[in-house]
Amino acid sequence: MPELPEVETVARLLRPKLVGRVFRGGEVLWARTIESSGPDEFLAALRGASCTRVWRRAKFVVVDLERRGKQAGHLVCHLRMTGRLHVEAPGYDSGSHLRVRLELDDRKHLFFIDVRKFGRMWFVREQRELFGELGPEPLEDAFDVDRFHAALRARKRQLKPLLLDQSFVAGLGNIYVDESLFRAGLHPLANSARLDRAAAKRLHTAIRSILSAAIAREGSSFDTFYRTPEGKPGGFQDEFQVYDREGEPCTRCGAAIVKTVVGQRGTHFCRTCQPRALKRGANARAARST
DNA sequence: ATCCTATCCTGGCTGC
DNA sequence: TGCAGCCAGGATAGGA
Repeated sequence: MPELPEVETVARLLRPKLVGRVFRGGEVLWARTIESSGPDEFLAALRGASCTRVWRRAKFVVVDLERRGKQAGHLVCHLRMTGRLHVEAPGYDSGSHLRVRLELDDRKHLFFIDVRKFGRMWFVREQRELFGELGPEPLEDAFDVDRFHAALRARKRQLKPLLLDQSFVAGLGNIYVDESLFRAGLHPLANSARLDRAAAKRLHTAIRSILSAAIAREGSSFDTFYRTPEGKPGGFQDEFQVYDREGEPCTRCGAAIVKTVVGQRGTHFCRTCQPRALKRGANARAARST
């Protein structure tokens, strides 16, 4: 599913096709795709605006817009599970799941295709209308070990749901959380407040190295959904150590990878390499109370 | 504060 | 073979 590496790939590949282009119009085929307003108002806000920058924040693709040299808001898109963005000629066969089509001034169109209709698009004047609640970008310098450790200690949550929480850290999804926890040797249900600095550092390193490696491979494609804007699958699924590997041997110890449900999400891990944290806190409390 | 459940959707899979 | 039912997933709302 599109998580940070996939969205980063989409933004990078769309960039040369959109920067400098002007939106001429278009059509919305599934109205609920547009979250910021009605479809007509959305299309009107884009018409005549030119694209100055294509980038990513969390799992959002962001297109900065300009009119007569002045900032004119942002086109924002979240792919959710099955969304795809393609810039193609008008005759492009977009299949039966086309939700939005935006016409560009070079005779090409930006197609938003989304099988499950969960993807969303917005036109916003200011970024903070959408991004105000988001946590730090895990690949930026501001995401450092000490702040991460402090943030983990400030909460008392299971690691997996906490890492999926976009207000805690932005851009991680189910795949990269499972892979990061495995790489760090941490159990998905471990309590964030009990992580010592060494564990926090392992997790921090794991998150950053996995995201970087996945971006280098243009993301992960393990089903028919995620494709780059060039129509190609990513390559990082070949490097999965736990995700989608239920019953297969752990690459580190050989034990079978197990799949459970944590926070309503399918969760893959190795019982040997990611042991449940020792309940030292519980034992200490028990000792004090006697 | 944290956790849990339902909701949004469809295609693909399982089981009868 | 046909078909009902379940499942996947990101995000969020509302209740426990």
